[in-house]
Amino acid sequence: MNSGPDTDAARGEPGPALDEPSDELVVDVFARHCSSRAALEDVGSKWGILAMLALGEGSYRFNALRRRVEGVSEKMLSRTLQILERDGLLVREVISTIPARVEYSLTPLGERVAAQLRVLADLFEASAADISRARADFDTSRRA
Amino acid sequence: MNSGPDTDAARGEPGPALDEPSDELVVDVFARHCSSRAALEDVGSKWGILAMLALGEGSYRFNALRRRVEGVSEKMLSRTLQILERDGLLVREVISTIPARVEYSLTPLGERVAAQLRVLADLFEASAADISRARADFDTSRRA
DNA sequence: CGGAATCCAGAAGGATACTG
DNA sequence: CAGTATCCTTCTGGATTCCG
Repeated sequence: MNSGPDTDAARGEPGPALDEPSDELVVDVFARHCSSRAALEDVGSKWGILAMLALGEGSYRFNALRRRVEGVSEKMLSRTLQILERDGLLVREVISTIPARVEYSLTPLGERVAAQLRVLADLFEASAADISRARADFDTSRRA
Repeated sequence: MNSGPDTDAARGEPGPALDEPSDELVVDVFARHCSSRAALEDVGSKWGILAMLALGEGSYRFNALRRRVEGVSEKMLSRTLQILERDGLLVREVISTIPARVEYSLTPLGERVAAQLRVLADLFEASAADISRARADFDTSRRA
């Protein structure tokens, strides 16, 4: 599948520096230091997917979003939203009323990502029964 | 954006039992005890996405897959593959040669999931530059 | 209301060694 | 080759408290 020998040098990196994030922009999700891989991990994180899916339905205020995403704590929702904002997937708008309100909504890029996640989520929801059965089968056949 | 008041009762759940995994199959990724949400987390995990993407390219043997997914340890790849197999997304086939070989390939469901992940990955790869810039902007404006 | 700060248990994850 | 086992470190994530 992948050509070349097993050595580390087969990756094509000239220098010995494996951990320094080079200046050139690598665009390959399989590469360690690729912003697309990092963003993929941010979105794919435990709460990232659900936050994006929820915002795909429209704008939400913090606590409304917290209720929509069942089980998320304030801290994790807050952290997740910051990360997604940093990646340019959503925008945080402070509405200076008293008490203050904060609206979260997707950017154009975020909308496109959320749309794809929706397709993925639909796929899983449609297969929920299959997955449950596969798990049950796996667990029983393994106990034997 | 979401109708209804802000109370917790707005979720429509009748009983107080929020943590007992009921017998009936819930099909809503936002619900805590939904197998589709769980599977979504399995796939979305750090190595799950990359493993699925790689296998979307075709079958891989363990170490070939390990080389394809840059940075994964033996332990985590092994664990990830077990989880994905349990969800019915891939199959593990032992070829009894000496030394033994093990081929991993996607199930029909896995193929469909991988195809969607590919679309998502392409989206991120195409936006890698935007994301990098968004991050840089966010980080600098935050330091000020 | 919308967080940030702190504490803490448990899970994730890496390195290494060993097995079939 | 394809893992498993062990140890150890880091990170995740929940509960709680406090602030503007």
